[in-house]
Amino acid sequence: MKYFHNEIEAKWQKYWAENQTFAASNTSDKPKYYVLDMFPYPSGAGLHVGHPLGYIASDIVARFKRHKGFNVLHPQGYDSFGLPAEQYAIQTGQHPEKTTKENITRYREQLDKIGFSFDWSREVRTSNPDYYKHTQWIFIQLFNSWYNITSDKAEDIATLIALFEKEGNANVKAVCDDNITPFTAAEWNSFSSEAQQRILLQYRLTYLAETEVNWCPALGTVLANDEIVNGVSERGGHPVIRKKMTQWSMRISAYAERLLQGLETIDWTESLKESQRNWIGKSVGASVTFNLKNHEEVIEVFTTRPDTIFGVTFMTLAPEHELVAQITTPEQKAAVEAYVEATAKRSERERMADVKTISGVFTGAYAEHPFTKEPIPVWIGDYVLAGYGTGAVMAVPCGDERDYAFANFFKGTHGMPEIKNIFNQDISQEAFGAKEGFELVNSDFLNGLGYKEGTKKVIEELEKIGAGKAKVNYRLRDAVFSRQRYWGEPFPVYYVNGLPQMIAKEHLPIVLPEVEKYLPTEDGQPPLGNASVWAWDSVNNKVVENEKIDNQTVFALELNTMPGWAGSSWYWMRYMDAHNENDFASQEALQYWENVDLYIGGSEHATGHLLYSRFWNKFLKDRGFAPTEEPFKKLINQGMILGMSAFVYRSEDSKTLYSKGLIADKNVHPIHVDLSCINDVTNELNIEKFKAHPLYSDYANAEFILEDGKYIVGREVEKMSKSKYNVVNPDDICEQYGADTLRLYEMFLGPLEQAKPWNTAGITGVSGFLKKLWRLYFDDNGSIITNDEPTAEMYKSLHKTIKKVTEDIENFSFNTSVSQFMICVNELQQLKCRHRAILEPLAILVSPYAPHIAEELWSALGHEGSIATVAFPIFEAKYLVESEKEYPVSFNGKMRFTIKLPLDLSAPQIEEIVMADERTQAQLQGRTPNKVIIVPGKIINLVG
RNA sequence: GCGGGUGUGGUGAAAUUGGUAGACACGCCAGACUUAGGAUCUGGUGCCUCACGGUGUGUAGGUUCGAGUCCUAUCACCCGCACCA
Repeated sequence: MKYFHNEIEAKWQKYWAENQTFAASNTSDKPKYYVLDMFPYPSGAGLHVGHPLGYIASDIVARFKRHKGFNVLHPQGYDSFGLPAEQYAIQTGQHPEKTTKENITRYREQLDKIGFSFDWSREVRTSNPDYYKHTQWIFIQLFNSWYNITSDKAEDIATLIALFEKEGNANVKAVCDDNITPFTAAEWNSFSSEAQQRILLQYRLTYLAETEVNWCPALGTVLANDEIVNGVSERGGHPVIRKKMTQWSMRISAYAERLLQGLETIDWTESLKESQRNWIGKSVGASVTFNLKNHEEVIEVFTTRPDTIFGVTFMTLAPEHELVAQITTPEQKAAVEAYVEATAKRSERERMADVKTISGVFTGAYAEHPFTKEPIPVWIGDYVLAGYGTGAVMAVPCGDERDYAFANFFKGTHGMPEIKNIFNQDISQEAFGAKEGFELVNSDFLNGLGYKEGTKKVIEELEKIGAGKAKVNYRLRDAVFSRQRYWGEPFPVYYVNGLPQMIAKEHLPIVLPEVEKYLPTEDGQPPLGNASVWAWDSVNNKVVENEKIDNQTVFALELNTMPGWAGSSWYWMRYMDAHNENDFASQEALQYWENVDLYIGGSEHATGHLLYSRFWNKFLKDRGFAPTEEPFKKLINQGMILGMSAFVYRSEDSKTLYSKGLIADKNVHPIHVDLSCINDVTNELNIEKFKAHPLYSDYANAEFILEDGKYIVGREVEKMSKSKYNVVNPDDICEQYGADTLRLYEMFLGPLEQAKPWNTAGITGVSGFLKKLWRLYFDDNGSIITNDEPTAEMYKSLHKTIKKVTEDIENFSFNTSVSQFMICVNELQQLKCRHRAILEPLAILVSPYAPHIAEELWSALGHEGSIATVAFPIFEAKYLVESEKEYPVSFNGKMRFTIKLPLDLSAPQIEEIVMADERTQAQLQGRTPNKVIIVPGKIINLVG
């Protein structure tokens, strides 16, 4: 019998689907194990071989854990709201829902061909109203919550209202907007309902506020900080400018410390944790208040070096700082206004591009040093960022290189004093920025102290005079949650007198309305402004036509939609109970599955999805909806699979194409060639195919200059992309070599976490392995399995493999497992193994990696049903020690020499001692080991 | 600049607590077979050398009986953050 992978794979994929083999139960006596992949955005391009890499790894773990007796939850779904579908809709007028559904169908076909053990009965799609109904509900919960610093968690807004009614806001410690006016209980109770609502909005975990946002004119929407890379939009690379707009924001800053602390409790890579730490950007220091001369207002600064306070010679405000206009003197007004205007005009990117150019203007105003009472000139400069700290710094040029550069640049001009040195160090060439190796001088009561003691002392003194206190500052900003897009979750919000009102849970979902076009309206409203049925009838509780708006009972609905990360910030919980209509998941399901044991996905989500998900999870935990503090216990980032682009080289006039070996001295231009036109193994161009290919019709009559009678193409490693014609489609690989070969090869390619190029040429190795495996079970006439007792050698080969594969899966090093399978099959082939006692466990062992062939082997062994739930074999240690081989042995834990051991370790015995070297021999003279400690498969210790 | 990571054959890569470096696979070389293939099987393949032998894990040191692995310095590359006070 020959191995026909196409037949076998189709047959078993059908079997699994029909028998619901991988459907997980929410009630089981088995221990639970939750393996999750980051769900894909279904793009129009379909899957290439890079996409399934992580899915294959997680599928191996899922299948392995089922064999090990776990109740495994291994779901899959689609992150189906997103920009590309909308951009396509704008161009073609097709409803994004239609293209999204088509893309999902295509994705599903491709995924099914690879033989994943997903429980598709739990599939989720973020763009389904059944799903986003709960996203809307979570939004409402955030709206109805505030962060209580005293209890260090989010609480129902009702507890805040109760506090206000009882004692006003004086004793309330909350994460909230700055500059909240104090009020008493009596005042609160006398406020109008509208005034109360405005105050509460300043405390809610999602709030509506006019904030400075990243506006992307080309995309016509705002973007979150993590959606901007190097000053341009992550999608499309369009410029981004700062703009003030009224937007929904998420008060993620409330969770900064917990997001940071939580990292210590989870098993993620250090680099990923470090990215999140960077993004949260905690710094410990002090806030210091400087009084202004001739003004009521004060300037508050944040500094990490309060110990250097006696080195302050000037202050710098960000050009956007709110006090700039007030404090500028008439003489400086023109210069300051010109500078502020010039800065505002520059885009984020321009400002980032020339960080070396020093610029700034003196405001003419003076602050007062809190201790010396000396006047300190106040400058503005764009090296101070409005968005960090308070947007103002106390400049200590002797201790900070930026202040040093600024002071030197404006040295001798009006308002720039001499640099004052407060360190017993030389600062004639550069600032002394280190936190150690100095003593403070010229610093009054701080003289003689270093960073640590100085900081402690100065904070005490600042507190005494009421001019400052210790402070921890975070770089993490609240996340803007509104998008001026169509294809996203609508907010369950309508407006009464400009104040947002939530729609009650029983009326959800608020379904995305139909619109005529997906672009912003003519007066600049988001696309939902084009909908004619988009108003809230608060009496009948339903969405009605806009023309009915009377602001009495029918009100305007929110026109923005939620960002792409809304739906992905809680989806792993939906899988636990995917068909629950009332709640996002039942408490029973949540308590049973708890959180994700293993999460596999790309590292590009480090500061987006993975941070927002942790935030929402912590919030839902606080409010009693989620069972655990962290959503993802262990996380692995699979590396990217890169493409091997192929090139032909054309002459200047395009009339001649040179083979790769002939281009060295010629002026040629490389052109990407579609991989279908080349032989992947020999890198030879199929000239006929190339000429016939529609892409290359320009070269149909070109002359081909060959080497050794062949045209050899150049190869280069690049990101896989349609435009580079280097995309390898998994369907083609499955068709030609089989899904099992694809799975094995993707794992064999190298360590999971590493980026690596795809090269189809190497696939013959694993393809050959599967053929050899098959031939252990079948010859031309059918099954050849016997019930004879295997030899010790056969057991040894099997048990070594069991041990290795078990360890590998637990360490996520799948590539070496594949190697071990190959070794095992080669050994069994040489030993002419036909024995059931060997071949049966081997089939189970290989089934997580190559599930289709394993099922077929299982049938050949005479079993009914699927192999997928059979118990994984346990190895017997006695076969793991090899005979006739020298083993390194440690003596008293230090000296090592070598012995030979017999095969059977039931009666361990030293056959011979082989000394490692003369020196060791000398040390051991006269001593004989009297005890052998044997750890199967490990190094052997001798005590004596 | 700060933080994290990686350097091993022609290639992808193995190497458990420090213990025969290069498993396994691709490629290459030689051979067998054959209905001549991108098939299958056998043997070989780090580098230098006809060989004996020498040498070898980015570079330079160190610890150790013994270092790819530990320590110090240094170089190169990749990723994240970056005028963050």
